[in-house]
Amino acid sequence: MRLIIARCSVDYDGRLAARLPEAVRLIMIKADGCVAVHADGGAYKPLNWMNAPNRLSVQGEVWTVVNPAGEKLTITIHELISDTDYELGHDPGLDKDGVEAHLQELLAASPEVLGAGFRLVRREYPTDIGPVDLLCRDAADKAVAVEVKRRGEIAGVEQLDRYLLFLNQDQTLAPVRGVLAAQIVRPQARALGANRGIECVEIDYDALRGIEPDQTKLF
Amino acid sequence: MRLIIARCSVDYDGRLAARLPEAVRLIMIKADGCVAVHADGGAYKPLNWMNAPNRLSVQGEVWTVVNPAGEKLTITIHELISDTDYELGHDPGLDKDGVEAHLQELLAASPEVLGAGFRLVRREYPTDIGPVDLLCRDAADKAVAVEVKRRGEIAGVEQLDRYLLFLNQDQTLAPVRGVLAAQIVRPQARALGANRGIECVEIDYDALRGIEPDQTKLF
DNA sequence: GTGTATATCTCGGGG
DNA sequence: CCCCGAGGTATACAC
Repeated sequence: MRLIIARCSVDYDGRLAARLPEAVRLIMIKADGCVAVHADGGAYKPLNWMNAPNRLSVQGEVWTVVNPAGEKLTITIHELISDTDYELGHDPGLDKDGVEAHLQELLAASPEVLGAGFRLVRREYPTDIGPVDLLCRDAADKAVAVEVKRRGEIAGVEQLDRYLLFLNQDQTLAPVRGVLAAQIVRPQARALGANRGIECVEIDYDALRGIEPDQTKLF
Repeated sequence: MRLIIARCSVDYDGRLAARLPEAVRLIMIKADGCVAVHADGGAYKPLNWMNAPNRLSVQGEVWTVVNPAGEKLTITIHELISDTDYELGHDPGLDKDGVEAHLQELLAASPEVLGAGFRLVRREYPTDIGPVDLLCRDAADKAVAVEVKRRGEIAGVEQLDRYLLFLNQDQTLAPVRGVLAAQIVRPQARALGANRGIECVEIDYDALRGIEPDQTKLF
């Protein structure tokens, strides 16, 4: 990883046009070739960047980065303050926990928390416009499509509504009702859901973890 | 801006739990206090981070960053390879061009590219669920709601459909039809639009720029 | 502050 | 390769 501190100005010309006036910034060049220009603030997002793959060419104080899509980043170095290079080696990467996929797993293992007598038919039930997270049958053996979200918002209700449109065209399933399951359900999602006949259920992730059968963290 | 190269392991515990095994990485600490841990690849996004505002406390080799929401980032330094600090000063920031706002401006100035005889009623026409980008009247003096997007996708059709639901409840406007205007219209958006009676129009941004009346770049 | 829409979104998975 | 969906989305802007 090459780290450059320099007084520079930067132009990006690609999906949009953007220009950075002259100032002192960090230019980070990673081993895969991606370039990022950082100011001393503004969260982790760089002011300007160019992802790999790309080609960096240096002509004196003007550095040009172009990618196969024809996007161009032009960095003009007015004053080079520091230029260092480090060998970082391969990174083992990030282990994540708590995302939607895990919530879906837990609900698949314990569908009864979605409603009394719920049984799982299958996960990722396919439709023409994409897979439904869970397909269940309720206590009365009626089909229920379940959309799992970390946060239940309007978009989740719309998505489930589109799935129901297709599922209800299948005579072996219809009528299919919908349940949006989320750790937090926004009032707007609940309102739109009520309007569309979609039930919104808040799920206690930690409690659900506790009742999981093949629990790994017993201690 | 403080730049640290170190062999470290990192734990994040907050909205989710994530763990980075021991490896050599860049730790970037900006003037506003935000912390980012970068590997030598993977675009500009750090492996782990904590945005400002937060509080960094150092106890030997264990660095802890906590924010007001109770999220915690724990960095354990196994080997410090480099630790430098630079004064970057204030950044003048980025000038952007080509985003949706500009496209909306241009269309407001030249509504006829949306359809023959189109006239602008107003921009950001308010409804109970948010403002419609443009409200126009067509050659037959019928109301037309226009949603402007850089890329026309399903979500844009859904959004416009919600607006139309509300606009058509206003007897002084109804019937209102909808037009989705975008630089590129995805086939799925066009299909859903056809189903909902919403027309999708592709806009040539560069051409539209050329016909803008108060053009600044005449040379 | 909450809610809504955007982003050069980024990133990963499936066809 | 594109399409689609999720994100610790982040960020700006209106109410």
